[in-house]
Amino acid sequence: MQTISEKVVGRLSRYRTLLTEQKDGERTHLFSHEIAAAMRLSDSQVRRDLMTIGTRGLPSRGYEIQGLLLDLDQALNQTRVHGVAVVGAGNMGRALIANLESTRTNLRIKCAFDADKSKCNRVYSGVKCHPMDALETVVAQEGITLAILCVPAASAQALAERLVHAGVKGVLNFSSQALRLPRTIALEEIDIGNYLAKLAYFTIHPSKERRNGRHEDR
Amino acid sequence: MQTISEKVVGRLSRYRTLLTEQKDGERTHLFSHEIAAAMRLSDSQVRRDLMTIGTRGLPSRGYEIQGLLLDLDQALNQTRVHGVAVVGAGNMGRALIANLESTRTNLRIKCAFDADKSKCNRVYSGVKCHPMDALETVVAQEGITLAILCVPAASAQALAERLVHAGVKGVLNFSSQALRLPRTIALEEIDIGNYLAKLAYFTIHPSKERRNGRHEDR
DNA sequence: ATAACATTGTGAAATATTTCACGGTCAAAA
DNA sequence: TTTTGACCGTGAAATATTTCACAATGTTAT
Repeated sequence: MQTISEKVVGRLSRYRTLLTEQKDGERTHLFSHEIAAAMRLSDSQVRRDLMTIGTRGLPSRGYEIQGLLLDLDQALNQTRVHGVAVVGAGNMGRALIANLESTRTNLRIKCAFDADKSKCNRVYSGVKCHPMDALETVVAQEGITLAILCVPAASAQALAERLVHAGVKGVLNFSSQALRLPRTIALEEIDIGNYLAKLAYFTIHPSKERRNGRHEDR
Repeated sequence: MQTISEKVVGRLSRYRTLLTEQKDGERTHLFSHEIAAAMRLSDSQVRRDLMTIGTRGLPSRGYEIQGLLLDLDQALNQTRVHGVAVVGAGNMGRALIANLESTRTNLRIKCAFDADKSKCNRVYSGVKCHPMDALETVVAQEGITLAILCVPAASAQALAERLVHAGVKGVLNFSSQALRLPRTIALEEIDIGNYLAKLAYFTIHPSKERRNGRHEDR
């Protein structure tokens, strides 16, 4: 199977979220322009994306929600299960644990870690918090492949390296410290300051108007 | 001045973060390939980006950190000050307030809001939490232009609309509910599930062109 | 049954983004 | 002073992504 570009994967994942929200509504189908409007995209882009994963819709009906969800799951490898560890159980870490009771059945938060002894061996939203010393052992035991890093900037790089050494294949970095990791490790940096800076910029320089909705043929 | 593309703005903002971290080191200059390596980009891309904001480097010296920071600030409108409100003072909201002691002098968290009366009129990390009823009044009074939304999915859309109505121009959405807002409002969605899904995908399908793993939407 | 019509699927065109590649420049070494 | 070499700036080429545009097709109204 061909590998899908990062941009498309990101959108597919968001389609999935959108459909899950719709799932129990009265609609069984959605049109490309409806999905597009909800996500600030063009209808042709939605159709193109769904084309790349081989989903088919019907004229005058659109795309069947259940079937589309199945195709998305397959394309995104929602079938393979990933163990996730939350490293750092401060406010941020605990919030993530609590919020990620996800619709994604392939992502499972298995454990948390914290350097603060008073947080260790407690259970937050059903997830046990281990001492940082136990990182290597527990990661191996639980078969963790993904880690969410939300620790102070100063300890982020060292912990990331320990995680990679322990076998983690992907890191979601919430600390404000940018990480340097081998190219083979998938890495996503979420720096709130950067997001706000982008917002601030586009608040002043309106971004290009997107052509949405329906187009007239001919 | 020409408007810069979203992708470039995102990278400029990250250059800025990187430089700020370096600021008090012994280096006064950085080479394009050093910046590139730290961010998983190519050196020519860094040079191209800096070219678009008119910064000049010197052969055998690179880019002067202080000067570059100034140029970045100018390009990103770091001169205009934005008031930021955090809506929802749960674990996530409080973590964001605490972590955003930013190097960005133009972003200032002015206030927080929460529906829970027990959180109201308390001060978290120097930021006062107001009752949700006061949203319109305080947003107007403080001249808030950006909002960070971290409330339960169920109330996200309604609150976002209230914020926009009260005059907010940009929304950073942490709730897992995708928002529908007018095109004129800048909007960034941060859905942790989506990020993890992307990580999971690229853990399995390594991609050559994936030098940067960044928040590129749309 | 048929017409009218909105919507899909998709080559092809248009844009946008990234990389290449090389002349010009600065600093340090000879 | 001259040479050497690493690095910058940038037009042009290469890629990647998005949009256009329209034939094909399922649905609904008549």
